[in-house]
Amino acid sequence: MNAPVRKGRKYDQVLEGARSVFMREGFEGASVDQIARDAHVSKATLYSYFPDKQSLFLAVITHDCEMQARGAMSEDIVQKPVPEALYAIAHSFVSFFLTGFALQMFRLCVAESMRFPELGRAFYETGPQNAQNQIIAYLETPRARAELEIEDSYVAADQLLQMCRTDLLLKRLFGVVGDASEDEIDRISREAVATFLARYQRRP
Amino acid sequence: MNAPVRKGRKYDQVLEGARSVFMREGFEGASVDQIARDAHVSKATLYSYFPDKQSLFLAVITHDCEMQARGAMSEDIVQKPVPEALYAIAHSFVSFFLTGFALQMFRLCVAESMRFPELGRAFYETGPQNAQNQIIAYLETPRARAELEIEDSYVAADQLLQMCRTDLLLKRLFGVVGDASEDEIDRISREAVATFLARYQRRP
DNA sequence: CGGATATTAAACCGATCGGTTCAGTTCGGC
DNA sequence: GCCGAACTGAACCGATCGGTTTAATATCCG
Repeated sequence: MNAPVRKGRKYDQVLEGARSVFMREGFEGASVDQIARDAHVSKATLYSYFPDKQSLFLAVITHDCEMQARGAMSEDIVQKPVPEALYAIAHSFVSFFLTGFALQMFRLCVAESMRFPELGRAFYETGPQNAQNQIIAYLETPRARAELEIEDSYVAADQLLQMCRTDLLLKRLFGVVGDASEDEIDRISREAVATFLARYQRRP
Repeated sequence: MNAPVRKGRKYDQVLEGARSVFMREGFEGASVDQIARDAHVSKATLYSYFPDKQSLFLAVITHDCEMQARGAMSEDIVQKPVPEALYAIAHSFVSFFLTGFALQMFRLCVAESMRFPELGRAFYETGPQNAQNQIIAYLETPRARAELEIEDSYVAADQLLQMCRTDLLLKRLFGVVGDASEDEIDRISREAVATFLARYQRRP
């Protein structure tokens, strides 16, 4: 479906040019002429790699979805005391969600997922679902289990993650405010962990 | 900017036709020819009401943003015991966020807010900010204050709201699952309130 | 270097785009 | 009924769209 016809010498240039234009203009707004110009290739070259605009779009954007997936939680974090580990986890998610890359990926995938269902799925699986699974894995480590009392780690992970996606994220998404400060990210992370622990920490 | 040139006999038809096409296709994907057809008016009529496609889009969509704003919290809710009131509030937000209208408004505004900054602002103010303010107003009622201990009602309201916007909402947004069941909505609401109260309820 | 492959620029195609024009028709109010 | 306002359908405009073609040129590898 989104497989290239072939890969030639300028394949990476095409991907890069396409990414830049699609991320800025969306699918409908991006013209193939503009993509070819930005990629510094001829349109014929572009069409020698991809059968059509849709295939190019899906190839580029689903690849970018995969860039957002994270590997396993680092051993450093797992070894920290639970409140500190949770803070580090929250902080890293809050920070990531507020990056230009994450914001624009989210916008683009929200906009296009009805027209390209496989994109919606790819985004969800490499993004939200992957994040969820990371936290669930952490919550099920022996250390976390010793200090937390959780009946349903899916719900707990979901809540923690959602408290990392705050009003500030919505403001950024809709262009109401500019860049976030470290103070804001720190505050959101601390408050998320505080509420999380209020519910799930074992009582002595 | 998005003020109509004039309002004639078929003005409402134009708004309705435009809404339907813009909501389905987005700004770039919607053609003026298609809008005129759906509205059962001639293109000339349409252009006699609005100077251009952008103006029509902004008029229609910012008006729809205003449809999502809510009035003050009902007196019934305010009179309930706090846990029950919070549950009713959470439940109504979870339900609303999962409606077809809210989902499609969110998608469209996310997609177009960079190109139309005033739309991003209108959406944020009539949507997320308005919801936030509703909850803050509730949290500051005498009854809620008597039972909750909250240092910062903005943060508390933000967290409650975010726990109403769960993984399920993301799944719906990206088209990964179908309609939500009442059980799911109920579960999300209960869990959100449980976590909220774990942190903010006064200890006896 | 030579040959095969990759790429190019320019032109093309049919279709659609947002916006404009206009003679004719319809509608509503007096 | 009359008249002015509103609306129409069809055609138009210049521009752009995604995709195609082709002779010429550039690149790479043995």
